[in-house]
Amino acid sequence: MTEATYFILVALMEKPLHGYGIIKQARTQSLGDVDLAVGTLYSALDRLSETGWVTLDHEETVNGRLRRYYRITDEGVSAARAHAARLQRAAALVLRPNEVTS
Amino acid sequence: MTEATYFILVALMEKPLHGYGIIKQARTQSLGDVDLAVGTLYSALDRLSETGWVTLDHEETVNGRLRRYYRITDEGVSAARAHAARLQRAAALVLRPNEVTS
DNA sequence: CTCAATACTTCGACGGTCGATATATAGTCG
DNA sequence: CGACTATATATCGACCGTCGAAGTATTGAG
Repeated sequence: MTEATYFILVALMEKPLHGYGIIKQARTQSLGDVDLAVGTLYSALDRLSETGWVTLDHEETVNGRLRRYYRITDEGVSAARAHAARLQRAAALVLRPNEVTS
Repeated sequence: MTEATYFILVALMEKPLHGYGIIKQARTQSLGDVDLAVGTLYSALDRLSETGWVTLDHEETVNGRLRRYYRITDEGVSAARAHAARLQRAAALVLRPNEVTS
C-alpha cells in the first residue's frame, strides 16, 4: 500500500469525506507531511473503489459545486489496521532496535 | 522516502553489507514483508550514493564473485531516524487514535 | 549434467505520483 | 473592478521508482 492510499483510508476512518476534504484531513493528520495532489487522490480513489476498500457514500451540491462523499468499508478498515501494524514494525526497527536485533 | 529505500538504510545500520546481503537482511527484518527485487535494489543504491546517504565501503572477491559492500553515512542514519519517526506517527493515527483525534 | 544459490548489471514494462489544464463559484484584497 | 485564492472534480502527459527477466560467472547439491 502506498502512503497516499494509507492516508486516504485514515482520513475516511473518522467520517465520510469528499475529495478536497480528504486532502485537507490528510494534511492535518500527517502534520503537513502528506500533501495529496489532486491527480493522485482521484486515481487512488478509483483504485480503492475497485478493490472495495472505499465506496461512494452520497453526493451533494453546495453552491453549484458537486461534492462526492466517500466512505471507508470494513475491508478498508482492516487493510488500514494491517498496514498500520506494518508501519509500526518498520519504525520499531530504528526506534527500538533492541527488540529486533536480539 | 520509499519503503525500499528505508529498508536498505535500516539493513545497513547494523553493519556494511553487499547487495544480496541487503536483500536478505531486509527480508529478515521485515519478517518477510519486504522482498527487494534486484532492479529496485541497485537503482535505489545508485540514488542513495548520489544523495550521500550510502557510500561504497569496500570490494571483495569471494570465489570469483564480486562483492560490493555499502555503508550508511551519518546523513543516512539521520534520514532513516527521521523517516522512522514519521512512520510511527502514521501508524499511531490508526493504532492510537485518541492521541490524535483529540 | 542440470539446477539452485550467490552476486552484479542493465533494460523494458508497468504502476503510481505529480502538476497542469479545464470548468465553475464565492470571497478577499488592493 | 479586477486579480487572486479557496473550493471542487476530471483528465492527461511526464516522470520516477519498482519489478522481472536476461546476461554473466562460480560453487555445490542432487
